[in-house]
Amino acid sequence: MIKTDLKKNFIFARLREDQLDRVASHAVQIKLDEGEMLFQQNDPADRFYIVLKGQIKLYRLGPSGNEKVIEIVTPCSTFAEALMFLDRPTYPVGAEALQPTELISIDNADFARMLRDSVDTCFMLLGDMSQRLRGLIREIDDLSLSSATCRVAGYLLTKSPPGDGAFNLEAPKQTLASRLSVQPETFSRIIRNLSDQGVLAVHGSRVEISDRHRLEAIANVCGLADDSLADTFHYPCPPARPRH
Amino acid sequence: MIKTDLKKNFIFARLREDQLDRVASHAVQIKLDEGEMLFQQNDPADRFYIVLKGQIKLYRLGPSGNEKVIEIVTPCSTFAEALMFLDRPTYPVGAEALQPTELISIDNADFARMLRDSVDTCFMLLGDMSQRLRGLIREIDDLSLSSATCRVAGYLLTKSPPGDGAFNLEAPKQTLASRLSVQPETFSRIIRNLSDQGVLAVHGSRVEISDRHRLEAIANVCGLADDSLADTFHYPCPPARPRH
DNA sequence: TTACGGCCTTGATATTGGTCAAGCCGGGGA
DNA sequence: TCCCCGGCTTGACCAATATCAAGGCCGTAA
Repeated sequence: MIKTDLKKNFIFARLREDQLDRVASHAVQIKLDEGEMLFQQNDPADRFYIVLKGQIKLYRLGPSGNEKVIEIVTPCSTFAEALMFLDRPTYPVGAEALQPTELISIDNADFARMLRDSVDTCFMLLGDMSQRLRGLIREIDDLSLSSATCRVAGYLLTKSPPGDGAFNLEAPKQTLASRLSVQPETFSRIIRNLSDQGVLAVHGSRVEISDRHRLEAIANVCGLADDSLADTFHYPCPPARPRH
Repeated sequence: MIKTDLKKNFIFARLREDQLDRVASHAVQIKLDEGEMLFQQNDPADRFYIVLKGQIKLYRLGPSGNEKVIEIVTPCSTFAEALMFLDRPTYPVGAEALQPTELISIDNADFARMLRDSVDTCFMLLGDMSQRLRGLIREIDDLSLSSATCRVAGYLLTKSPPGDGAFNLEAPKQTLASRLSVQPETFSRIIRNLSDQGVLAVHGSRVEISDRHRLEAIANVCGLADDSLADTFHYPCPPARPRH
């Protein structure tokens, strides 16, 4: 049931039933296989998306074919909705499934029309976009004030559950490396260093943090104070999270 | 007359007279001397601003006191309006005048109340914020896919008027260097290189581009295609631009 | 089982850009 | 006029990270 799925994202959560019906009636369900592409960078953008299951990788391509992962979108998050208000919008990133993925796609024009009679939802969207802006600014100073090691340390911290938690990396190491703007080799070496220092242990995609304090210290050496690198584009699922 | 000044920014341009009156009645004019601070990073943010004359530098501070300029705001642009929709907003950057500067400050709560009966303006704001998002994404891949030289080359291109134009740097070189995330020394050396190659000539703050094609080539080696680094936060003044 | 192919790791080496230190240049004030 | 100071430039050096090349580890398919 599309309506139920939509409500998982807070943007839709407060819509009246009739508004929701309207949006849902034009919404389209999409299933992607692993590696399948949803759209390419620079495609005209007339729809936006909400992820239900799986993962979507958003990335930019340089002229020489090099790719930089901007974000890994997980279930219950929307993406590309911010483009709706541009003149002749095109996707500034490409989108590709990292796993078999289900999403709902919503027509921009349609959604915009509906928005017109819900200032409340406008305000939610504005809040949503503010947060993304704040996240991107964080990202920028991570890139300019932080070293690669700090970025990796910070990333691992935000992904590790509280407690002495072990967890699985959310994507292949190559992908994470790109997300963090380091080469795969460097990523590998950084992990190695941290292991050698006894801060954590990694086997395959399994990470165990043995000395969280130390890791926090490392993350903060160069980075900004506290929650740097917190999920820029991510609104966590209300209930339990589907995980592989 | 505050209303006239407000209209210079497109966000206010479409407001009805009564709305404009309302906003203007609570707006405050501010004059800053060179070097004077408007607000500091992490101050609670209950107002936003529009620059009338001069320049405002927005920057982030690292723990070790190092500062990274995020943006140089020029006349007719607003800033910090995107924070209005956050829960308990604080400025993610500090703001300081680079020159004697005049601005208008507007109360967030007040503006938000007025917004409630202007879906049109909501939409403008949404558009505004979309652009900023796009700009920041550009910024991020400039930082991660581009070398310092490319960033400088790209920057100079966007600032140079069409034609074979010469122009003045908009701020002290230190400041620009920080804006572009390089050290002043490196900035200096990059300029030197470009001069040696005969691509441009710089005397003081005066820049003359002698070989625009070459410069474009250099900017594009690593950077994304076309208009990378286009003014993230900048909406140009409708008529002639006040320039030093 | 073996062979292939991805992904990851490791080492050696090259580059980029940052850091430190010194000197230069130009403007404003005595 | 001279001096001083801040901003800029230059050089020497160093650290971080990318790049190149090779090899290891699995999982899958023949």
